[in-house]
Amino acid sequence: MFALIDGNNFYASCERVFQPKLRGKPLVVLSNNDGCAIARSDEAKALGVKMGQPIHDVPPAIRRQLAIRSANFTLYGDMSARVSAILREAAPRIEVYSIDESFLDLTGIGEREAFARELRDRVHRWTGIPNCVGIGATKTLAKLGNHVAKDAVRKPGSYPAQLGGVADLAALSPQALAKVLAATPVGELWGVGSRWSARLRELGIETALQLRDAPRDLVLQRFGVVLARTQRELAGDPCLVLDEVEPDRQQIMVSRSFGQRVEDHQLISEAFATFAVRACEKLRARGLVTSAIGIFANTDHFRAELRQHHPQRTTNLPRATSDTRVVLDTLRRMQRGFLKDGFAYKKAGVWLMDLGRPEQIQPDFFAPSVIGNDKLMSAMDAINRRYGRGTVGLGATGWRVRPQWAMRQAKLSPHFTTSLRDLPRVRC
DNA sequence: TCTGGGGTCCTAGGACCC
DNA sequence: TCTGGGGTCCTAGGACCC
Repeated sequence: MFALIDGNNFYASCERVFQPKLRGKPLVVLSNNDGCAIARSDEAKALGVKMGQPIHDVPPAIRRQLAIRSANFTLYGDMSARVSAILREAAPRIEVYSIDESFLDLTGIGEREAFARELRDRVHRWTGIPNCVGIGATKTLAKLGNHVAKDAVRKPGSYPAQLGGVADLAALSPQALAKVLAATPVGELWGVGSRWSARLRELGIETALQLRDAPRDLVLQRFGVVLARTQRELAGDPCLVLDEVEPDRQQIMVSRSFGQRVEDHQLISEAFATFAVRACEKLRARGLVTSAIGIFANTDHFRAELRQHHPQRTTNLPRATSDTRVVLDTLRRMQRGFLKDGFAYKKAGVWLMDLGRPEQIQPDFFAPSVIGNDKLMSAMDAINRRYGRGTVGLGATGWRVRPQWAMRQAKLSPHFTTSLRDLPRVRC
């Protein structure tokens, strides 16, 4: 038996915790570079702002009514950690599925609904993040339950009873569950995206109920094992387990769109270095080493009239490393002849591949299998953790206060929970 | 003028092995 | 007339997730 607990409009709710004036207002959080809406309060949804919609596509009359914030992932990540800490204390087995969602194993818990409601209240009281809980015999059904619970909060009466943000599908009769499934368009299910839902509709499968009851060999044959699993999960047959331990990453990517188009190769090379430094920090935080490096750059593909170039290059390292200097050195060689003159670049990125645990790397008889200076890197990481990111670094990043490629973040709120300078002030 | 970032898994086909 | 069987690895493309 699974529960899924999910923060409502998570990023928007994080902003509201420390900015009470945003409560009750239509609020939109934008993607990096202040591009698209990636979170919307209920009020903003009611105004018709769509998920992923470029903010400049929102009609000015609507836009004027919106409170807008730039993405503040430092804040959201920290709030997320607070929520998971509460969940971990409450439930013996938990899988943190994303920044705003966790699955819980409810096996052995008798009063499921009471438990869920208590947990939901506690998370809200202790963190300020409103949330909903869905319960089901499988992960897919728990996800659907969460969906139902959110609907029930928004539109009371749409679900058998007003359940205060908790929906236990496992407590429903088969007929009542069928009713819920019949009311769910197939595209709203976890694991069914826009492509598959279009293809399913062509086959006359429009609701979750129709998918559950469709011929299994048809689903397997036309869509493969992934959708076949979803189908079985809908029928209450668990195919997905609780993944308590997060598996090691296979790759780490750091990429950004630039705040403006950039032609200067030196500046872009500094951007590459900056991204590589960040990627290596993430790598070390996970205790991994990398054996391959990739870089890419893109011109502005939204401007078809401009000359386009999107080069990409990968290199294998002779020895695995987590030392930023080794990566930067490789990066410098990879960049020879990489960019072309006369092109204006809009986005670039670095990714680290073939990641592994240093102790699991196949050793070399004649040379160390992992190279770099761990102590130096640990010291740098410790200083930056203690005194803030970028306190010590490497010259290749250009060390500029506000480089030309820096992303736009015009409406960034303070780092309320992670920076002493940004601590909220209380006046009385 | 403006249009995000970061991941995973599955499948099919080709190369290659014994 | 005959022309095996079984396997791994790699890559590209396509789907999904938040």
